[in-house]
Amino acid sequence: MEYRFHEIEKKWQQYWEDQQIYKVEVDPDKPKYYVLDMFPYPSGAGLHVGHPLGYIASDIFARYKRMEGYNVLHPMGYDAFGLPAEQYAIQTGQHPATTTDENIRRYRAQLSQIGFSFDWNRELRTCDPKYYKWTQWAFIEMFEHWYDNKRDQARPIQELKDIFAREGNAHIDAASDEVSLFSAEQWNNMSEKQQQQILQNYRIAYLADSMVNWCEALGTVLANDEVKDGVSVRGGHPVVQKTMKQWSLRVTAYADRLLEGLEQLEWSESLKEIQRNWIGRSRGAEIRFQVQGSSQTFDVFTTRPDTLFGVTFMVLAPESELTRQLTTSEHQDRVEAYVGKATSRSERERITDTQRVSGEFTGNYALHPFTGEPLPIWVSDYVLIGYGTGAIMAVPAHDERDHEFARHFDLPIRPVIEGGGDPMEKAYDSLDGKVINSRFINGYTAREAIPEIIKELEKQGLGKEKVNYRLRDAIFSRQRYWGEPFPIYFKNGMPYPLDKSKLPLELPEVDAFKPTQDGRPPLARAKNWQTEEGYPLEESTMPGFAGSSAYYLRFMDPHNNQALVSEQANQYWRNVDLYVGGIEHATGHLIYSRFWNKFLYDIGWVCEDEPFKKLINQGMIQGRSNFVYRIKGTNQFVSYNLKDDYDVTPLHVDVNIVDNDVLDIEAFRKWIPEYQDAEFILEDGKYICGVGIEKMSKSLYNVINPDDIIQKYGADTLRMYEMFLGPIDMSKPWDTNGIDGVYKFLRKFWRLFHDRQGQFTLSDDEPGEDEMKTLHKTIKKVREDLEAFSFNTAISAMMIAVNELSSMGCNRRQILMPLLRLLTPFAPHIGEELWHRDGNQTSVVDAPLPDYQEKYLQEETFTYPVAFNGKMRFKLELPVDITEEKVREIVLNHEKAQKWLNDKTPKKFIFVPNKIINVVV
RNA sequence: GCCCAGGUGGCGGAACUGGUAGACGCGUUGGACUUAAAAUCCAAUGGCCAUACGAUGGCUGUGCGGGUUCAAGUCCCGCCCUGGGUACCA
Repeated sequence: MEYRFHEIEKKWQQYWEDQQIYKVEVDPDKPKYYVLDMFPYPSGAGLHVGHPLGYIASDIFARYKRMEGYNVLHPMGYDAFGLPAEQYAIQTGQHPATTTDENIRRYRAQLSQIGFSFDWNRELRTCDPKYYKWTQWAFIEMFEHWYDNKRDQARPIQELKDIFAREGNAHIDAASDEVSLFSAEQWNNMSEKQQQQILQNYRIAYLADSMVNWCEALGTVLANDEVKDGVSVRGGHPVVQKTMKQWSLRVTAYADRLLEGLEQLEWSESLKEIQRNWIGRSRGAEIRFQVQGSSQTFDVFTTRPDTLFGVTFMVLAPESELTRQLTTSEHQDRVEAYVGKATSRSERERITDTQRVSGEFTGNYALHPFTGEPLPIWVSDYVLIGYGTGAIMAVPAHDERDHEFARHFDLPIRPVIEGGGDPMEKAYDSLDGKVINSRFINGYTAREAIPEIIKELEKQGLGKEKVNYRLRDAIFSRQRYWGEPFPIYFKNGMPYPLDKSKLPLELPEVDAFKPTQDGRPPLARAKNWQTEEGYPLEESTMPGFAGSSAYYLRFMDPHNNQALVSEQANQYWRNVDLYVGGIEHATGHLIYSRFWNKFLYDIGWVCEDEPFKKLINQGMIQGRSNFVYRIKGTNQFVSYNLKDDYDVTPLHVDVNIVDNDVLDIEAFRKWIPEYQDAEFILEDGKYICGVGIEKMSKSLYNVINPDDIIQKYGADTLRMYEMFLGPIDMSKPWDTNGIDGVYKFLRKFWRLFHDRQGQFTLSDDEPGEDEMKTLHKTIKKVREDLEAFSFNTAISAMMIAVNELSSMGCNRRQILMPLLRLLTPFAPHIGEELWHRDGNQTSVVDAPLPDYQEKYLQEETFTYPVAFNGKMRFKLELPVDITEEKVREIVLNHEKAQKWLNDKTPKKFIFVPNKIINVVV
């Protein structure tokens, strides 16, 4: 019987489901291993061949760990809230829940065909109220906690209230917004509303006026990671900066821990680097400047306090409150005009326009903290409101941007570090030069001067050491429908959390999914969107990353209605041992879920500080596009190698009607009506298409659907071919042409177990030495490659084994059955079929992975390459335990050596045992 | 601009701590089997050159230019290119 993959795959998928083979439970007798994929957003387009790449890799690893005796948790679910379903709903009126549900069903069907070892009992979707109950729950917890910098931990807000009532806020060191000092007495005399207002400054989930990214086209604000190059990541719509009252999560409180936690993680260096840059920790000083003729002061942040004596002017961000306060009346009109222009520009315009220097003098001066020299205060858009204090001290001699600004407005440039060239020409930013013209820090190098001047600033109360982060708090409100409602109501204008017993607060029905006439979010359309007592509920919903921030915890205990995860389940599964997903989540999901997890850790709900111990980024599968070349102004197409003789337009052609770059002309004529009468100029009777590597996309006609591949070759072939394509973490183009190789391999493998008549036959004869050697070296290699996630080379090794065993005519049970177990993680269907054909009654999924024995790998001889002056000339088989003297004698007297020795005595003889022999002449 | 990856045949990709470059697979060419096709199997396959033919020999070759070494795809220096991150972050 031949290899009938359709039959086999269907049969065993059914068996696995019927027998609940992949169902897992907490089992204290077994070590746990948690393998997780980044769960997909179920889009309307379904899966293409690039999506399962990571799932296949993680599935192979999960199966491998299971065969090694681990209790493996390997779940799958859906990140089901999101913009595409809602945009579609706005266009069609179709409820996003309906389209989402349809898409999920399609995903599930596609995934099921590939033969994953998912425990579908644990399937979850973020839009399910039973799930988002816990998203809302976590939000309330964040609302009810503040961050204590002294303990480096989130603590209940009630504690903070107690402290305020006892001693005011003077001794609190919290991650908070700027709060003025108050005493216990003042606190106790405040109204409820005033107290609530103060507490907002401390809460980890807080409502505040903040500068947000407003996207008009999507009708919502976006977080920093959802904006790139000044446009929204989803949809590419323009984004502007705007001040709005919005919910935020105080991610910055955890900046240091997010940074330091990276050290212990097994993530790729580049991913860690992206997170480090995103967090952007920099150490420097905060320095206080006094405004001339006023008692007012303001702070600036600088990483170069050593250049303090080189300050010649100050610059404020246009959006800064200080700009308004410090502008003198004579300069009011001009500054206002400038600020108006700067702030109305979109982010995109601002970015594309970074070269042009612009600014305005406020008319006011600040005093140098040490010299008392008056320094003009300017306003310019090169200073950002979001970083540091929104104000800088400008040192044009040693900062490129300040230099450009000074040159443009003809402001003085005063060098204080030795070693640069002409200070008028170029800013010199090295830390190695000697400090000059700087009083008490003269003579130090710039690097040494930094702690010295900070010491002095602190002594005189003029400033202090300061660590600054680029990371911003996460804006958590979206003015959209298809997301989690906030469990928040408003009383007297202040937000209060719903009682947890009221959760989940379910998404209400609305008559349309767009904003109201007066610009309020879609939830404002809901009838009775208020509490039982009649207090209005929050109208925004949560962003996409809300639901994905703790889903890995929910998978541990997905049906628990009492808690996000039970203590028992959490203690057992702990955290994710292996996480597989795309690098595009580096600054979003992977920051937020680490933050979320650390918060839950602080409040004692989870037992691990980091959620994802090891992480593998799978590369993108690119599309391999084919092109035809139409001669301009005709309906004539010319084959690839002849196209240069004509004036042609390259056109994408559906890769599904091209085989090995040869166009199926009949299919092409039928493909699009306008090509019906197309004519062709052929080469060798064929039409050869051009090739290009692009991203896989419908519009480029290069999408390969896994369903089609499975239909033609089977799931095992698809799984193996995706892995065989190359290392998992590299991007590579999909080219269906190569798939024959692994398909042939599986058939060849199958044939080893069958005789000529197709009868399953294995022999119990003792295997020969060469057979044992093939088996054991393959086990060794595949095991090493599994650990190293080098699945492409593991597959090559098994191909080599099958080639060798085929030519030996091996059909020994002792060889083939271990080899089968080795193959099973990669190709589980064929594994299960042959396992059962051999008479086993239980699933191969729990069969142990074979071990190799060193004794079969030992060699008695080694074939040495013999090189002369580093060039390999001939090979020589020698015993492995031979001495150098003996080798020397044999080599130098070898007849083939004479030609290279040329009667000369060798200068040097190099012998590296079991590696190489090199003779230097 | 800065930071991080990476550049190896016609293609996807191998090559452990420097030690036979091109494993494995695709494609291509030739052959066997077949009435034929499919399937299967065998052989060749980086480039260039020489040669009497065969299982012959040489030169050259891992983005480019230098260097270290008995030996460099691998290490060092200086460039170029591709991909990703970031974008006035003080």
